[in-house]
Amino acid sequence: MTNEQIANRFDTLADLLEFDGANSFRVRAYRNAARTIRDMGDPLATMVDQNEDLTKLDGIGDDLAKKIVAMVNTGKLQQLDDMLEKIPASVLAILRVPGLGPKKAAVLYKELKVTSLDQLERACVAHRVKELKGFGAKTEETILKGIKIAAAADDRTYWAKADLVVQDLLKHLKGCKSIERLEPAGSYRRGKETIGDIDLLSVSTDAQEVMDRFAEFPLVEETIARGDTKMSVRLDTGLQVDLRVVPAESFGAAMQYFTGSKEHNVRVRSIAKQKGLKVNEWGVFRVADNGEETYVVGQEEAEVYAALDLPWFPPELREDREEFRWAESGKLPDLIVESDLQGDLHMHTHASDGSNSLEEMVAAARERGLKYIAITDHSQRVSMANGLDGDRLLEQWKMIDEFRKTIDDDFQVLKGIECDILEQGGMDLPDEVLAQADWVIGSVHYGQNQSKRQITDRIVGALENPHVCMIAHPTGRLINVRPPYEVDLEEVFQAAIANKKFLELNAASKRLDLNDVYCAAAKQRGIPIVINTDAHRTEGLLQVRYGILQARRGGLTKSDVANTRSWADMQKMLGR
DNA sequence: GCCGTTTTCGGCCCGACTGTTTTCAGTCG
Repeated sequence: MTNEQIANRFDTLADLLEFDGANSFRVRAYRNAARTIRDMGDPLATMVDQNEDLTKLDGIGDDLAKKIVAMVNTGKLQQLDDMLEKIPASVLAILRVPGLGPKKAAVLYKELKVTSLDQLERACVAHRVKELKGFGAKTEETILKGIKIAAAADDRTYWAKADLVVQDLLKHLKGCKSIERLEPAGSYRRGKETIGDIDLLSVSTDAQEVMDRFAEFPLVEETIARGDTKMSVRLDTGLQVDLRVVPAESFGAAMQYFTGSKEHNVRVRSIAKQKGLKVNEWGVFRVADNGEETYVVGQEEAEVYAALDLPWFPPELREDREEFRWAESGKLPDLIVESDLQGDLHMHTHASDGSNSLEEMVAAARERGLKYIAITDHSQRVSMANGLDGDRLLEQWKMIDEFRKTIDDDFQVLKGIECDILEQGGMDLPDEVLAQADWVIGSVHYGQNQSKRQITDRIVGALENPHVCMIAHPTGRLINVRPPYEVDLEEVFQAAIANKKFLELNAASKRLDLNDVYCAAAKQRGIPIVINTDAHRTEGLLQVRYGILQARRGGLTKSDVANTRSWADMQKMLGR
C-alpha cells in the first residue's frame, strides 16, 4: 500500500467523522496525519517492514501508528469500513458544495435522507430544504447553485492558467486610484502546481471603491460575498477570486495570513502564542495579562516573522513541512532562481513533433540568456511524433556539427536525443548510435499501464545503460489528466545514485514531475536534478518559470540543480 | 487523536461574512 493510498484513507475517514459530528480536533488529527504521510519521501510500508517507530513522525501517535501497521499488513482500515457501513460514501460529494459544511450536510442526510448530489438537487427543487430548521430560501438557492459547482470542481486550475487571470486582474484593479499596494497571495504566491482559488490583497483608504472596481472585472459571473474588507467573486470559468482590502499598517500581516498555507499559519500563530503574542491578518499584537492587546508590527511581512524570532520564509516553503526546523537551525535554503540556469537539455524541433527549426530554437535560447542547449527530438518508437531512426538522427547530428561552425562565441549546441525506453525494456536506438550523442535522455511514453515491477525495471535498466544521462519526467503524470505510472521511485533514486545519473524536473506546466515532495527526496539523497522545458516551440522555453517554482517548493538551491553549472562541469558529474 | 523545557489532562489559530436569527451558528480560508 502506497503512502498516497494510506493518506487518502485517513482523509476519507476524517471527512466521514466530521460529517458524523466527531470532535473537530480529532478530525484534524487524521487530516494532519494524512498530510504528513503524503509529504514523506520514504514509503511507510518499508518503515513498517523494518519495524521502525512510526510515532516519531509528526502527528502520528500510538493509535494512528497501529492503524497504519494494520493497513500495510492487511490493506484494511477497520474504522473506515465501520463508518462506511453507517454512512454511504456518496454523501461526501455533498460536502463539496460551497456553503455546505458537515453540520448542514448532516441535517440534510438525517432529515431528508439525502445521500447524493442528485437527491440534493431534487430536494431543493421541491423546496423541501428551506423548510428545515436553520435553512431558508437563500440557503436553498445557494445550494442549488453550488451543486453545479461541486459537480464541475474536479479539476484544479493550473498555475500557468491562474497566472494569466492574475495578471489581468492586477491590470484591471490598478485602474482604481485609491489603491496604494496590490499583491497576489494564496497558493498562487506559493507557486503550487495547481491552485483552488485566487487571493488578492490591497491597501487602500477606500475599500468600497476597490470592491466596485473588482466587481467590474469583465470575467466576474457572480458576487459570492461582499463586506467591509472582504469580497469574493466567481469568474465565468468557475474560478473563485477573493479580494481583501486592508490599511497600510496591516499589509504585511495580511500578506502573511492570506498567503498561507493554512498549516504554516497555524504553526506561526501557535509560536506567537507561546511568546505572549497574537497574530491575525491585522498585525502582531502583544497580549497583556488583563487581555488587553497592543499592536506591535504588521506593515511588512518580514516584520511579522521577525517579531516571532522567525526568518522571512520564501512563500514556496510555507507548507509546514521542513521550514520551521530549517529556521531553527539557521539552515533555510537559498532557493534557486531562474537566472541560475545555464542550460536547457530537453527540447524538440520540427525534425520530430516540434514547431521550430534548430536555428530558431538556438536563437530563442540565446535570447533567454542560456549558455547551452541540447536538441532532443523523439526516437523512432514515437512514430506519432515522427520520431527519428538512427539514420535520421545521425543526419541531424551532422547538421548540428555544421551549425556549430557558424557559432562565433562560446554558446554550445549539444547533440541529444529523447530516446524511448521500450515496453519490453531496453532503449529504442542501438548503443553504437547513442554512443555518438553528447546527451541522451531516457523516457517512458508507451506501456504506462504496466505493473510497478515492469515499469521500474525499464527505468532502472535505462539508468544502467552507460549512454543514458537522465530520465525525463520520471513519473509520467499529467496534472488533471492522468496519474503517475506505477513506479518504485525509491528504486529509481538508488539506481540514479549508483550510476551517477540525473533526474529531470520537467517544467511543462502540466507535467512538473518530479513534484515538490520528490524533488525534496531527491535532494536529500544527493541526486542532481535537471530542470528542462521540454519545449516544442520557441515560446515553450518560457515554461522554465513553472519548473523553477516547483523546484523552490522542493527546497532546491542552485547547487542541487545540475544545469546551473557549465556543460563541462555537468559532464564531470556524469563521470566523463 | 496528538502532544508536553509549565502540563499525561486539557488544550488544540483566528477572524470575516452570511443567513436565520433575536444573539449566534455555520462555513470558509
